[in-house]
This record gives sequence, structure tokens and C-alpha cells, in this order.
Amino acid sequence: MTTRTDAPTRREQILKEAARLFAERGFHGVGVDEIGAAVGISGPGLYRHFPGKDAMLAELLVGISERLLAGGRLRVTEDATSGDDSPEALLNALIEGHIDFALDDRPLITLHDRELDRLRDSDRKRVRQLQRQYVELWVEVVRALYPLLPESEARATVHAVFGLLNSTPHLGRPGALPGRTATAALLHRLARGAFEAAGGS
Amino acid sequence: MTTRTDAPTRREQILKEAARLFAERGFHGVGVDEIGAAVGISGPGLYRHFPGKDAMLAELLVGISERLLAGGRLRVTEDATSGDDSPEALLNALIEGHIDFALDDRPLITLHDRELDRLRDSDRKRVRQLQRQYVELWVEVVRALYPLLPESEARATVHAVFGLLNSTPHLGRPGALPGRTATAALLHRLARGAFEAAGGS
DNA sequence: CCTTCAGGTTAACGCCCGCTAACGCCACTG
DNA sequence: CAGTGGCGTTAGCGGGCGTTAACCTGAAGG
Repeated sequence: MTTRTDAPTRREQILKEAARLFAERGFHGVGVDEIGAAVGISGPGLYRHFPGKDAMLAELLVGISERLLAGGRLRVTEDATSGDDSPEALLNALIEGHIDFALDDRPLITLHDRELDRLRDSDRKRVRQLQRQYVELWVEVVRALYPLLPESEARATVHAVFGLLNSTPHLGRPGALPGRTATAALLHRLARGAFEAAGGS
Repeated sequence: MTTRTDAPTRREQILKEAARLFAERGFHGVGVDEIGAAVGISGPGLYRHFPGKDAMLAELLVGISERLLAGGRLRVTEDATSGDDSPEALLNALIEGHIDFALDDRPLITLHDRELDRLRDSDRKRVRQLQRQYVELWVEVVRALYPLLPESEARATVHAVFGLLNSTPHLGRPGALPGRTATAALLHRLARGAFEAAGGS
């Protein structure tokens, strides 16, 4: 876990604010002037950091997908080298990692499957490929845990559980749930319950 | 169950194609000329049927929310007047109805929580109110079935299950699953599993 | 038959918005 | 103390798009 303490660079500020705005009002719904204003500079100043508005979206989406996949792979290797390398422990780790991501980066979760088609072909292909690998990683773990579950059903179940875990943006902001840890625990239980229902045929 | 056999009116054609296009490329991503072309007329001809592009989106979103809520209420009354009026049967009916909707109207499902903020304030308030009532309807049934489940957790669970059921647009088009009935059955099992995990504390 | 009107058409306007051009200001660096 | 390059600024262009205007047509109705 490499934590950063230094101040965020201007590029990172821009990406963060752009992610928030894109998630709130859609890619086409926010103008470059708004993004600039959100970081204290004005419109065209953004072009010192990015070749265009599309490039910001591309970097965001590719970045999300890469981080998700990298996180998943990390947990797989961690599990393999740990004392208890059961599929169940691994699935729990995957769920937990995905929940952390969903709770920490809600705007990115929203963007992830909402604005994919605004990308250039090459970028879109890359994102789709990363997403597919991430799904396959889950599918393998699920099938290891529930060997009787057909692959097609396992894949559909994984997609459905992603929909479940990614529902966090819809949980009303204020005090819908006690706290973050309680929300995370609930989501974890729900996801496990869904997998159980799929696999315990 | 009132089934229609007569030909769809022009307004309905427009709404259907607009829903598809909005879902594919986002509200701002499709032009009026495209919508017109999709129904065989050209751009401004749409203004004989709708006061503006926004009005199409508004009618779509309000229509979805109303149909969802009406369907849910119908099943509640059906359950109350049936011989077996158990909460469990009712929850199954709600799930089944929602799945039917999700499988039959994927574009609308996609729009439902994606383009809400493009609406005029009054329309958005109306949609939000309908959504809230629909959620509350589910929450009551869930709490009847799992009395120990706190209300806040029940509500969050309902939202999460909606995310699960609404994941159908992400299940790759061709032959990801055998057929519609198999998909519906799987989603049903997953949803029940999630509720079980939430309520069986 | 003339009228009317629903439902189209094309032309064009006006705005919004992404992007470029041209320029200004420091903070370094030799 | 030049010079240079990173990082902004404002002005303005150009294209896309929602919308309106003006006109057309064919079918219904008295």
C-alpha cells in the first residue's frame, strides 16, 4: 500500500474535478470552462496539461480499469502466497477491494460504464480488454469456489454482483447508513449471499 | 394485463427510438436529426409531436417511473387478495416484475438513473418522488419478511438489489446466457440470495 | 370543390462550446 | 541580468445543434 503525502499535482486536480463533474452531469454536459473553474484556472488553460477534453476522459477510464485489474491481481497473488489460500478467502478479498474502490471513488464508478462510448476506438478497446480481464479474474475464483456453477452463469453472476456493489452512488448521501464500515459490511454480505445463491444449486 | 395489438403511433415510435439512442450515446450525444432519421422523418419534423428534445426525455423518464410504481402496486394488491398473501410470495412477485421490466426495456433501465439531471426541476422532482415511493414499497415488503432488519439497511439493500437486477444491459448481447427465462431465473435467485444474506443476521 | 389541418419538408438563425492564437508573467538558470 | 520555458490569460474562430420560419401536400369534411 503506497500512500501519498505530497500535494497533488495540477494534472491530478484536473482529473479529480473532471471526474466529479463528468459523473454529475455527463461528459457532454460539462464544458471545459467549468472544469477549469473547478481548479481555479480558466478554460483554455487546461490545454497546457491535456491535448483535449477527450484525453481527460480517456485517462480517467483507462486509469480506473487498470487500477481495478491491478488491485484484483495483487489480491490473487497475495492469496496464493498466504497460509490460507482458499478460494473463499480470495473471493472475500476481491469483494472487499471492489467495495473499497466503489466507496472511495464514486465518481469514477459512475463514469466507468456510463461514458465508455465517448472514447477513441483504441482507448475504448483497451478499457474493454481490461474490464474483461478483471471479470475473468473474478470468474475463475468463483468457479474455484463453486465448481458446479456453469461458466456462463458464473460470468453473469459476476456482472450482476458488480451492479450490486456499484450501487453505492445511489445510496442517498447524508445518513442513509451509519457509517462507511457498516455500509461496506452490508455490501459484502449481500455479495456473498448472491454468490451463495448462484453456486449452491 | 392489457396487451396492445394495434400499430404504434408515431409518437410512440419516436419515444422508442429516442430511448434506444439516448441509452446508446447519452442525451447530449444524439441529435434531433438522428432521432428523426430513426423513424423516417427528418429533424425538425419531430416538433410536430414534441415541444422539444427535453420533452422526449422527460416523458420517457416519468413514464418509466410511473410504470414501475404502478406495476409494483398492482402486485401488492394482487398478493393481498390472493389466498397465499405471504411477504415471501409478494417479494418474489416484485422481483419477477422488476426483472421482466429490466429484460424487456433495457434502454429505459439505462436511462433511468443516467440522465435524470437533464430534466426540468418539476419533472425531476416528480421522477424522484415516484422512485422513492417504489423503493419504499419494496422496503415495506422486505421488512415484513425480515422484521429484524433495520430500516436503513433494508433500504440500502433494496437499492443494491436494484443495481443487481439492472445489470442486464451489461450482460454481453449474444449468447452470454442460454435464454431469457434462464437469465430471469438466475437474477431471481441472486436477488433472493442477497435479501437472505441481509435479513438472516 | 374549396377549406382545413395534420404532418411533413428545407433554409436559416443563434447559441454554445471546444479549441487555437497571441500575448503576459514569473521563476529559474547560466 | 538577459533569456527561456512553464503556466496562465483573453479574444476569437468554427462547427454543431436545437429551434423557428416559411412553405408544401394529401386526405377528410361540409
